[in-house]
This record gives sequence, C-alpha cells and structure tokens, in this order.
Amino acid sequence: MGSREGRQVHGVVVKLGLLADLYVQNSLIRCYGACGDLSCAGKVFDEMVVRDVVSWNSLISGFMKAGHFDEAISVFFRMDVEPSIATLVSVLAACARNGNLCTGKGIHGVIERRFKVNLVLGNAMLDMYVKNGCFYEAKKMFDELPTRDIVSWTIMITGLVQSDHPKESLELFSMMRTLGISPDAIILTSVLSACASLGTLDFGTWVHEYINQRGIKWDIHTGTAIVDMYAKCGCIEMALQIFYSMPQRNTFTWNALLCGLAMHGLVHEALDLFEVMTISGVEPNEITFLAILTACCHSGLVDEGRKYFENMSKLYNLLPKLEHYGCMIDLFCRAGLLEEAVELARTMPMKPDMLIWGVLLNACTTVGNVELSHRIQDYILELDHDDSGVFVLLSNISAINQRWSNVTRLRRLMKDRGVKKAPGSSVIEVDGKAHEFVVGDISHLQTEEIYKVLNLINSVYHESH
DNA sequence: GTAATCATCT
Repeated sequence: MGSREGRQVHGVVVKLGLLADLYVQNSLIRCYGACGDLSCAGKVFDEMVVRDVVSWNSLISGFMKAGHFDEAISVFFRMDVEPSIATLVSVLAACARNGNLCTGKGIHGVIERRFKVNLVLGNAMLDMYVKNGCFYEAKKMFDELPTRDIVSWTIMITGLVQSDHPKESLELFSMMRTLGISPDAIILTSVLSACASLGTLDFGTWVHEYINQRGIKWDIHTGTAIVDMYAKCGCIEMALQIFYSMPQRNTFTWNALLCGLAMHGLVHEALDLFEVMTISGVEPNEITFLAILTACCHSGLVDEGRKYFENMSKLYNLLPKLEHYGCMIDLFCRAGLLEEAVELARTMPMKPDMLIWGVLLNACTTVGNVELSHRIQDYILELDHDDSGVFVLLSNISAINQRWSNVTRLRRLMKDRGVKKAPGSSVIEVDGKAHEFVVGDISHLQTEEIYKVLNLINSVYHESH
C-alpha cells in the first residue's frame, strides 16, 4: 500500500471513529513508515494518548527504512515503555549503520542484564561490533554464540572484506564450508567482493560456477559482484558478458564495469560506456565520476577531465568530493600543470588530505621544482598546523630530497606551533625490525636522532621504489 | 526483527 492509499484508509478510520483504537493507530504508523511517509507516521504517533511497544517499534522501523538512523536511536531513547527484543534488534542495526558504538555498547549492557539473547539479537549485536570495526569483541561474540546461522557467518565475512581483510574473509569462508554449511547468494556476494579485491580469478570463477551449478538464484547484487570480480581480475570479456546477460542493471553494475575498464587502462572504452550509461537513463553517482576521472587521469586527458568534473555538478547535481578533487589534482600534476594543481588544492572547498599534498610534493620532486615544493610546504603548515600527520609527510619529503636544513626548520615550526600530540605514528620495518616513528616525539629528539629516523625513512623509500 | 554489490591518487 502506498502513502496515498494509507491516507485514504486513514480518512475512513477517522470517519468510522476508530482512530482511538491502539491497534488501528499502530497499523497506520506501520503503513506510513513502510512507504516512507514519516511526517504522517509521526503525526499519528504524536496524537496517540496510549502507546505500547508496538507503536514505538513501528516508528523506529519507519526511520530505519528511510535510512534515518540517528532519529531511530533518538526515538529509542524517548521510549517510556519496556523495549522488546524487536526494538533492540532495530536499534542495534541503527548503531551498526551510523557507527554509534557508544549506544550499541550501552544496549549490549542492557541486554546482558535483562534479556535472553536469541539468534537474531546475537547477530544484531555481532553486526554492530563488526560494522564499528571492533573485531576483538565481534570474534568473542561469534565464538560464544550458542547457535550460528548463515547470517552470523555473513556478518563476519562481510565485515572482514569491508575492513580490508579479504584474505581472512576467504579463510573464514573455507572454515564455514568445512563445517558443511551451504552458502547462499548473499554470502557469495561478499566472497566475490573478497576475490575482486585480491584479484583471485580462480576462486572467483569457482564461485560463479558454484552459483550456476547449484542453481542459486542470483539478483542484481550478486550479478554486480560477479561483474566486479571479473572486471577487477582483468577478465573484461567475461565482465561484459555477464553485464549484458543481466536482466536488470543499476548504477552499481555500471560502476563496477566502468571502474574495471578504468583500472585496466581501457580509457576510451570507459568513456564510451559512460555515454551509453547516460543514454540508457541510468543516473551516474559520485563513484561513476571517480571512475571516469581516473580514466582521464591515467591517460592524461586534461580537457576531458575538466569537462566531466564540471558536468558532475552542472548536469548531474553531484557535488565533487575530496576524492574527485584529488583525482583532478593528480591529473594536473601528471600533465605537468603543477601551478593549476596547487591552485585547485588551495581553493577547493574542503581541506586537502595528506594524500593530495603527497601527490603535489611528489610531482614537485619529479620535476625538480624546489621553489614550488617550498611554497606548498608553507601552505600545508598554514592549513594543518594542528595535525602532526603533516610533519611525517614533510619529513618524508625532506628526507627524500636530502635537504636536512629543512628538517631543522620543521623541528622549529613544530615547537613554535606547539605540536605535541601524536595521533598517529609510522611504523617502519627495516631488516625485519619494526621502528616506530612517533611524530610528537620528534621535538624531543636530538638533531642526530632525527637524522637517523629520516635516514631510515629514506632508505625504506628507496627500497620500495 | 538480523546479513550483500560500485571507490581515485602514494
């Protein structure tokens, strides 16, 4: 039922004088929530005199469906009746999706004290920890679950892939298979994603064949994952074949193919495909333009890059993000347009990150433009004086350039700016030994010691190139 | 009531 029908039913309910009935009210909230009409759902909810747990759950579900996770959590905190298991499951899902570890932990505490954990609730907690990057807690919880189902395994495997541990995710998948658990289309989607990031064509192909042989019903998610896997593994032919055989494709599917083409240097194919995509009426998103700009970047298509970058906001109403600016800056650098690159970095609406500064400084080093390199370092120090990460970067550059006088200058600047905190440290491995380079410590080191650290970075740099 | 696909530049 759509929102319009919901309103009609609402009207009839009012006429019949049934609006005061709790069950009728709850059903209306559910109905409005399910079709995304949150203002009507909220209105019914607000006008209720007596609310039960179902009323609250229905409102929370409405916010979840609409992707308003913060609101879902805030409704939970306003509850004046005892939450049910279903409430906790929904709110844990909200904490998983918006990264609210604090609330999630609080709910975990409440559950331990007052509820009996069932499978679904256990999975919801597991997912909350995994999505918040707490793998220690997650593993403990996974090991201690009285029963595990395919969802529990999927949460762990997906979490590992998404936090950049595809190898471990495949190991866990093998373990699952050893235990005789049959994979479904959903878990195979994540397994394909792991294969894609590892570039393991043989395993990816096995998954594809497994799906075919077992007659596992696959949908647009799985299809996209297969396209992505083949594209990333360099089998563009297979990627195209699957792509065209799919009954439906969405922006993600097109993006998978576009990224694959861009990644393998098939620049004109990527640009052509983008045209077909727009003609087909599929809306590009930020990732689409990232793929397109990358393609331009790889073959030095400056004018085309500029055009697509402009069209992003002009034609598609997409605001370029940090990554798009990074791509453009890299494109300018590769084309030798260093001044333009620096200008874009200075005028972009958000603060450039270390990667962007690194690209710029690296470009200066490549062409031997010491003057511009110094100017960039001054901008960085103006902008990011409280971020000690920049000092690692600048020290790196100084070390690479063998300009030790700069190190002294940096050390003085750090002292002047009062940089003490060390949010990050670089661990450098030399001869199998890990050396930790903590930025905040540098100001307390003797000049000779700084030289040692920088030499170390320098030697690592040359080893890796 | 819980699980899934796309992501540039060192």
